[in-house]
Amino acid sequence: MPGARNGKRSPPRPEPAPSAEEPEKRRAILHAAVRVFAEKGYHGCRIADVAKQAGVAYGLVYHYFRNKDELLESVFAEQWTIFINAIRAIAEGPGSASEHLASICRFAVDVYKTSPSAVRVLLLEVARTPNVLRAGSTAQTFQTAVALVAGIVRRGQREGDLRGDADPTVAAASLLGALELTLTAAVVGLVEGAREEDAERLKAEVVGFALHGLSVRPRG
Amino acid sequence: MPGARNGKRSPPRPEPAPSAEEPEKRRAILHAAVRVFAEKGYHGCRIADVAKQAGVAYGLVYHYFRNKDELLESVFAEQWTIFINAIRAIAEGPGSASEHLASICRFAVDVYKTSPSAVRVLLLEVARTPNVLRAGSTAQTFQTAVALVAGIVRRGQREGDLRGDADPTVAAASLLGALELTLTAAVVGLVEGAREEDAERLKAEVVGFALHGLSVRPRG
Amino acid sequence: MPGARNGKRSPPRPEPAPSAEEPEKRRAILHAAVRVFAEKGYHGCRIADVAKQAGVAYGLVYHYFRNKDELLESVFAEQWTIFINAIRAIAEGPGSASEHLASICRFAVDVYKTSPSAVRVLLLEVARTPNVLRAGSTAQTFQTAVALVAGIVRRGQREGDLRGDADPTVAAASLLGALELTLTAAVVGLVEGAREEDAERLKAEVVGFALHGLSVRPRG
Amino acid sequence: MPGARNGKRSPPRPEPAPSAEEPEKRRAILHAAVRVFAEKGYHGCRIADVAKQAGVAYGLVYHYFRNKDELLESVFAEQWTIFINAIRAIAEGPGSASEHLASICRFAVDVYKTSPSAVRVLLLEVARTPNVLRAGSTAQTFQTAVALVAGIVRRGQREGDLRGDADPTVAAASLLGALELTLTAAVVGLVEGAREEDAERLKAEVVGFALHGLSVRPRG
DNA sequence: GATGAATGAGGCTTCATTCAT
DNA sequence: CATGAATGAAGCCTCATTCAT
Repeated sequence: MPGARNGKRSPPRPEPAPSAEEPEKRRAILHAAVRVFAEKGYHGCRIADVAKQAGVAYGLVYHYFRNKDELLESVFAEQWTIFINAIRAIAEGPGSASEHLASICRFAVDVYKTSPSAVRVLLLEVARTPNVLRAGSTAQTFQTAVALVAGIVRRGQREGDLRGDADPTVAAASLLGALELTLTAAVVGLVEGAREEDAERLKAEVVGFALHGLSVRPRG
Repeated sequence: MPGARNGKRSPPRPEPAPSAEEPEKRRAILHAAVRVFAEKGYHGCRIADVAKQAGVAYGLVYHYFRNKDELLESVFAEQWTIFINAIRAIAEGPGSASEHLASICRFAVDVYKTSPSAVRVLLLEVARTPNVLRAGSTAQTFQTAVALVAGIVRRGQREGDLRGDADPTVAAASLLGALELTLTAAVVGLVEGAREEDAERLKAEVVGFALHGLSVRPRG
Repeated sequence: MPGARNGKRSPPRPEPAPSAEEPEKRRAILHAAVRVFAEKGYHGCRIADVAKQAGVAYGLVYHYFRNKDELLESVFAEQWTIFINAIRAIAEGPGSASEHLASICRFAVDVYKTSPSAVRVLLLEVARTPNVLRAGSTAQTFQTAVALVAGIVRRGQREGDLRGDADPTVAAASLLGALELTLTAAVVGLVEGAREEDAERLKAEVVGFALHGLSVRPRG
Repeated sequence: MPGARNGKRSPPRPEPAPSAEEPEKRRAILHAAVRVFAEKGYHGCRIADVAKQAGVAYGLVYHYFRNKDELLESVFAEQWTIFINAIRAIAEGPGSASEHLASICRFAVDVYKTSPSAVRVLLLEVARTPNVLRAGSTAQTFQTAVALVAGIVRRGQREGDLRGDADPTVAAASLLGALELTLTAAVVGLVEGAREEDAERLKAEVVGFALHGLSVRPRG
């Protein structure tokens, strides 16, 4: 889950501080959960699988997490935190709003290239989980991401960089959605995206779509 | 799940022919499945819930469907069929590619307004389902939808209506993705979308995003 | 669990009406639960054991009872109902208060002779269960039993049959307690109580204790 | 768990000698076990709870006790030892058998007033424990208590103080049973017993019941 | 002695599926 | 067609016990 390295801008490593406190095995469990979760989805993800994948005993999962929901909530939170930190770092960095949006797209594709499972969790499982989860912190984190992107859009509109007649929130959702389904298509195999050059192409495509749309004619 | 009625174009009713054969209760079960499925997701959707929701006896579900997977596969198929038929009808109708894409967006938003649960199933459940399903006809149907939209894009490119440098498949995925997450945001409440005028605004926003992107500057 | 047949008075069969509604297997489960519960106590009583003992499938227990607590609560309720109905029948029958108390003692010993496990459940598990249960209907039923006996005592006091200076509630608790621990001693083997003549002796002993105490001297 | 201080006779402090050897934390664990055990019963009593209640580390419990059974067996033994020592001291002291029985009742009520949880353990948990325990020293200790009281009764019969036609063992069980359920009723709240004067009343009631029974008429 | 992380068997509960009526 | 009782495998969670530090 490295930062993007794409010749334009390289967002900082946005990993949550691996607090010296955090036990190694807790982290192992969390990582394992990401993989299993990504592969089987929320309900298909069995604690036994996670434990096995993490190489720890069944019971240890419950030493560190109250129950399955809390574990998966943690997975969500962590993944979103990484993504949100990246967005925030990008937003606070130099460059125009357009460039920021482009960087976000590139970052997402880069992360996908490195650890597709993380992206699957990040993008495919949101809002697809039982209400318990949706009611929790996950929903808020999701909204935070949208809000951050919307903030960038708003700034771009103020600075004359982006279309002023677009609703920032809808725009943010649209951009993230385009990103998501494109990556989904890659995950599913509809689109090539694994090789280095494919990834570069994907980035360009999504950025192009988000910034310029499909029409050849200027709006008006 | 009526066609859109939006002053521009009204796609035909794309419901699968309610073959005189189909028993009323089978249909009731299918409808109930859509609702429950949409509300609880694949694994959260219990046969008992569907039966209760449909107002039929437990065992009857197994009279009409071999098992849970087949039931949900049917739900998918039916929903996608409706959507695909609509896309196909639009694609075969008069108008430029741009107009077709716009119509597709409007149709989706209209359907969402009428039966959000159908949209949830349609859009949110695709990638979450166990592999059994993904390997089945569902995946193909999903790909069919993408392919149809990609076809429209391709035609638009030939006719000089749409940007020629865009990958049609990625473009199709992006458009559907933007559509999806915008509606998701509406479902989740991030964006207003329930009232008539909100729906109209959503349509315009998504269409604008898909056709013109966010940038004020023409690409070049 | 027949009525007593002891030459003095024969209380009516106080079984709860075997409502034509009640499924046979539900009853089988309940009976099995009594036995297993009595043998292993609340926590030692595994659902699997009950199911096996009842000769039904594991899951059927959950068809008829929401969960383990509800099952055991039902066991309690049923047992207490039987006992309370007997007490009530005795209390409403002819005879002095002293005779009623004696009948209650005899009834208890008789039931014990017939189905010791029922008595174990009835007497040994009360107030020894997790708070969930104690908070439930069980506690109230227990109090009902005490109250009924206290009522008999009160009447005896009015009619000059029983000591007027005794607190009816404490007296009722004492009587039931003497009954309980005597039967417990029988259950545990401290006291002979299985054979017919042993049972008769037990009855006489307890009745004697409850009515006349141990002292040779009249209280003064 | 002090001796009774009730104006009539004050049994000696029957605590087991706190051998200078016994580590302070071992004692803390034992005391904590009494409380937790009393509150939750055998199976509801988790080692973790005991450790927390005692304010010691999880593993330390296993440093002092081989396993859960041994811990609880120790609790039982200690509690019974206290009670049995008290009975023995009373039995060996001066006074008639009637007075001895009365003293035992008063002692029990006094202990209850001071530490209800100890009484709960003492009285309520005997017959509920898994067979392992019942087979162990606990059962014997319980029988010892009954035997001691029965011995007092026997002496009273020899000395013409108590009814000669009563079975000493049944009488002992009855007396202890009356005591138990009366205190249970107090624990459960059916009867007032917390205040000083309530306790005094309880004592008088139970003693009256045990010695004179409920009947106004002399037996015969 | 003292700590608490680590282990894993055991029990409760759910729910897809079958089947007799 | 329709019903719902019956089945049992599968997964979550607890908690006694061990062990390295």
